[in-house]
Amino acid sequence: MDRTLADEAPGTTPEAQPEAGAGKQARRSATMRRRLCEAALDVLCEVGYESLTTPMIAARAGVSRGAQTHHFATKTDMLVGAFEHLLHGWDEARHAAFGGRNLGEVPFEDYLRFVWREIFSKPSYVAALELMLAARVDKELGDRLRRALDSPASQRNLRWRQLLRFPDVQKEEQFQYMTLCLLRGMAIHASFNRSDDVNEAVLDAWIELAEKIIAVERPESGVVAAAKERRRKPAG
Amino acid sequence: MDRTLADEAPGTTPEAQPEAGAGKQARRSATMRRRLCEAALDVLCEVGYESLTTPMIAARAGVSRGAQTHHFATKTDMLVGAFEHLLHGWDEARHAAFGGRNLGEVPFEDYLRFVWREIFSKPSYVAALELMLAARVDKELGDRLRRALDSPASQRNLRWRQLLRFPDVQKEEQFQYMTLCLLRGMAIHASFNRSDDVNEAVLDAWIELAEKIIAVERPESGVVAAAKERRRKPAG
DNA sequence: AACAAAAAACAGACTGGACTGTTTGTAAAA
DNA sequence: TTTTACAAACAGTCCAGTCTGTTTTTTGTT
Repeated sequence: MDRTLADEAPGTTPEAQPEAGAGKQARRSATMRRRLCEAALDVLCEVGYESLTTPMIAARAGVSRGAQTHHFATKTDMLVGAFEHLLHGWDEARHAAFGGRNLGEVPFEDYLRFVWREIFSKPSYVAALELMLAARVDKELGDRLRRALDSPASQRNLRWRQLLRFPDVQKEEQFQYMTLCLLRGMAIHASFNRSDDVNEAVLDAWIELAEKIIAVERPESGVVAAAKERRRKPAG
Repeated sequence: MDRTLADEAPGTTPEAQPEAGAGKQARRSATMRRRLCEAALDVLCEVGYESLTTPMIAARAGVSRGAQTHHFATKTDMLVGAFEHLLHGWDEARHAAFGGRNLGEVPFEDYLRFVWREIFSKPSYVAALELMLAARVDKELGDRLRRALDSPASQRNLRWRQLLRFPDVQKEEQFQYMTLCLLRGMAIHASFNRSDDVNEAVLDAWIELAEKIIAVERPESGVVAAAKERRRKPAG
């Protein structure tokens, strides 16, 4: 995951361009931005928000400082870019796992395990948390992160609407929020205590609890039993 | 909360010493350390971990850089000191609220609301989270923070043992851990989204859920009913 | 009890390094 | 030829850790 996405690596001979002509600049620019965002995320994961520097990002991306500052004028620009890139990656992971499937057909358990495995348990999520905590004292960063999260958050609401289908939307959002908080806390714990062993059990416990709640909030027949049956064959 | 704790403020005339003689140095030192830790926490809350500097701390404490480096040779020393100070503050808050009372007599609801109000919802908790996240990439800081948390964590286990009294200790620890994760996630949400409004409702919901779990795990008669009764008169 | 020597508390300057944002310069594309 | 992409150096700032110097306690000795 280093050079694979650099279809326009610096130093490439002019002849090697697969498709020249109009839009070349735009493509080059987009590629470079992506590379920088990815590098920024890598650096953020490796050294943390506190010691992250823009020169590090340029070096990690294998480009000059000039290129970096050209695409992201300030450090905040760079961080917001990295954050958006991360959000985009989550979308892709979700698409890879569930495609266009209606989440109403997806068992809660499967979806929860997916978000834990592919999002919250990753180091990049902890990196995102670092940004969010840093946003507490950096108003500009905070505003921009919140803006970046604006649309994804409302889309998430829609997905959970599909997933849970509580008649009481307020209870549904509360349940969603509780789950989010729990996963966040688990992510921190896994990061700080360097052991993920308890989390699987907690995930199980929450699923069990959640299915009871779902059964109460969404009085359709046999939800719990069906879910318990499905537990034997996790979705691929 | 600035000069009140400085019984030995720099510049005090030598005659004003309330108690001279043996142990004076030790007291002076302890006071200075406390002042520095408090200043470090203040700074951490105000500017965040990333922009916190040791000169800031010295300035905030109203002492020279020399004094600061004398008591805390490295930045990590200072941060660990601040962290321990925070933990100590939590102990004091708990003692102020419950004294030496056996937590078996305290309703879960009261205790949960207490830890949320006095610990997790405070800015200083978010500051602590910043340290814990920074510890991910700073091995020394991490090791020392974990060591500092060692004894407090096991004491917490004992308290929750008293509080919950589940026959199944494993389930109890899982429940404790789940609650901790939830509160952590809520703290982050309150910090990032700058709105605490949902959290009260979530706290209510968790309490309701928790009391059901408690009733199941600890089959004593009338626990839920008693707890529901007590909800009208919160403990002072 | 007095006093000298050692140790601790504190003050402030210095050093070496590194970072952010800017600016000037060059090559490629529009 | 005008704009965009990239390169590299510069300027100003500031920090962590160290070191030297001063004052205040403590300790050991008589």
